[in-house]
Amino acid sequence: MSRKPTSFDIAQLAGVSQPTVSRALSGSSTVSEKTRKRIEAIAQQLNYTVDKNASSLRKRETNTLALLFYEDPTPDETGINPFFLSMLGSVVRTCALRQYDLLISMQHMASNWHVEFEESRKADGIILLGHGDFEPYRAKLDQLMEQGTHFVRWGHVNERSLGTVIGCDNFRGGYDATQHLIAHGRRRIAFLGHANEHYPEFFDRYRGHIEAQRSAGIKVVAARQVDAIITEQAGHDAVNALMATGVKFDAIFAASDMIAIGAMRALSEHGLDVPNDIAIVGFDDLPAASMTRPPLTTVQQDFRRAGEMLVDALIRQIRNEDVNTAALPAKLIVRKSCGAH
Amino acid sequence: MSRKPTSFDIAQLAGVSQPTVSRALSGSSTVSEKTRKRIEAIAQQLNYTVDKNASSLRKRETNTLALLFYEDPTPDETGINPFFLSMLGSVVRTCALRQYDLLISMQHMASNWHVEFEESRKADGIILLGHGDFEPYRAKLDQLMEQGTHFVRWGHVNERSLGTVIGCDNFRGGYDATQHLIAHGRRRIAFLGHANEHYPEFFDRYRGHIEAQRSAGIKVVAARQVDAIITEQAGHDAVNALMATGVKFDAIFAASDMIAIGAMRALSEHGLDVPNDIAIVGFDDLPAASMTRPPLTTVQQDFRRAGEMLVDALIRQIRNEDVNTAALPAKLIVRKSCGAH
DNA sequence: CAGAAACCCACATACGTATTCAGGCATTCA
DNA sequence: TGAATGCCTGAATACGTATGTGGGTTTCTG
Repeated sequence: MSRKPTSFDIAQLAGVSQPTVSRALSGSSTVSEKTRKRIEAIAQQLNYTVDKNASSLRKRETNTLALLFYEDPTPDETGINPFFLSMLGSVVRTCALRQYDLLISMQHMASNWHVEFEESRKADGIILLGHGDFEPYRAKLDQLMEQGTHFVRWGHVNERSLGTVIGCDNFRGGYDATQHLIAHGRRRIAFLGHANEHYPEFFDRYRGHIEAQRSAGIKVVAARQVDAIITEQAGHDAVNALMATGVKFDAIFAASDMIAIGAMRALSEHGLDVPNDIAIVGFDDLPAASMTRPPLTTVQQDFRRAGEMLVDALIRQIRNEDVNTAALPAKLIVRKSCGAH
Repeated sequence: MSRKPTSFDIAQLAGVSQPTVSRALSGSSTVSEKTRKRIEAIAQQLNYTVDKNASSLRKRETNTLALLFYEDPTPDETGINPFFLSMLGSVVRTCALRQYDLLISMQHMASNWHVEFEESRKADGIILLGHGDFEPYRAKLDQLMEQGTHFVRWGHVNERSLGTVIGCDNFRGGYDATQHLIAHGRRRIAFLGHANEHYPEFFDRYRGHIEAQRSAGIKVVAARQVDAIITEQAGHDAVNALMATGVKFDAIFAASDMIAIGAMRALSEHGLDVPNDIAIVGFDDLPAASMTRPPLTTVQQDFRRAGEMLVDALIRQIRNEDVNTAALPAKLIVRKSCGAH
């Protein structure tokens, strides 16, 4: 088990100089076909691979992307938001196709990982996956913009967004979900999830939800909205909170599938039947959504496409090509929990 | 937006030499407290960060671990085995605590990613997460051993294992699951999952399953074992295959929760009630297991602990410290699907 | 007060690659 | 045949950091 071979070793064996080896293996056209073949054969035989540190140092680019799970709520929680987890597969695979390596981290707001990261030249750009829109977060984004870091993020898409954002048409998704419930005879629809500007995606879903009711001439009752973050427990608690208020409801639109699943558990504990007593629609179309009993009707976000778009947008940005902020369509997936036949 | 500052820039501003800056920032004791403070202040002010490529090149270590999802079956499938996905959070977090970066990839057998990887000096070691035990896989492991690559893998633990393995006590888990079903009056227990040496983990669960029956004096009927890979669809198909044979069964031990969930779907389609007609126990304790109706009784693998152990074992190996192959305990989690009261 | 020890720091250099520049050789054309 | 043109290749160098070595100054000790 000797030393790892370098381009000098190859050069010596091939009877050429080191630069020629570098050129040959990187496909430069200024090397004759014959010597290239020879060099490639020797490289193959020695199991030579380019030292990426040296290469990156010299080229000043790493061919690596970084993915940051930007979790806010519970720093000691090892769980990653399942929707992001679903997206991960697609991101990993797209990176592989594009010949990029992928570096992953998970930090909370307090850290300045993302600031140090591109600076330390371990990656050419960053994909941010996180929730919420709070001041410390905005400040970090400003800093990233300022230092010229390449980054894209998944989130709320609008014209004033900072940097490049890929997201989903949350308003339309919320509208469709609620309209579907209305079309099947529900009139007292509760909304489970935060509905303020700090949670822009939930807020858009909420606005779509309100708009659908307004279009149908339904009076919106404020008490039917209950705050909830994106966890099963929050959904469970939200239903209990809702029932404690005594307000009547015959359907629930949950801002995420996790919330919906928690809500179903709580409803079941109260002896209520889904969908007969309470119809319910979720959001995300997590893998778990089709496994609940009854299977959950939900709004699908195409996380496969999302992962591709995030990666490709970031790569375009790194290459200084035009990148557009974009919203993917949201698609209602009708299963059983909504009571549609 | 000028050039990224280097240690030379800091040195010039501080009126010292570049090596002194390097030593000061890396906490060497040969730098006086006073100049260290001065250097740190300037570095802070310029937002200086060490160039990791240069550093890694010089130090010949990257402070980075690589995680490889080694998926065999469907190359075009973006989905990652949910159990591994659950482990990921723990791995990511542990890496952060240990001050290591984490690089992620997903390849199928054909690739020689892992061989090139450590060679190219992007990581100091590799964590392998994958299934199956086939010749090409063993060959890759041999190659890794031979070239002295540091790696650990999640999988089947036994004395002949190649390299360091962290796994779960699959035999005991299988034994406990089946014994539990027997204790609640079931006698005709089907096993859903591959039961041969190419799937060592499933095979151990199967052997535990058989042993539990033998201990209870139950005759084992071969037809009650049906092959299935670790997907929901496979579980669904397996139940159909089982019923097509006409063999009677009053319980199912599924080699994974995904299989169990698919099985429950199929049973439901056949109008069978869980647990009254058929009791069922899964394996893994995925997040989804508690969300099914009825909630799934299953054997828990502690993926939180697993992630920690994988990372720590790899780091120890990189430091040339002793590392032991280890099996984590498997713990039966009783919910509703098994019919226990 | 001389010598030794301790303490700081600068100089030189290596890590392995990619790229600029210049030059050698063969080919072609006048 | 001499010069011009192309085609390959080698020499030199930079990327930014970490570390072995040696020299200078201060402090301590007898």
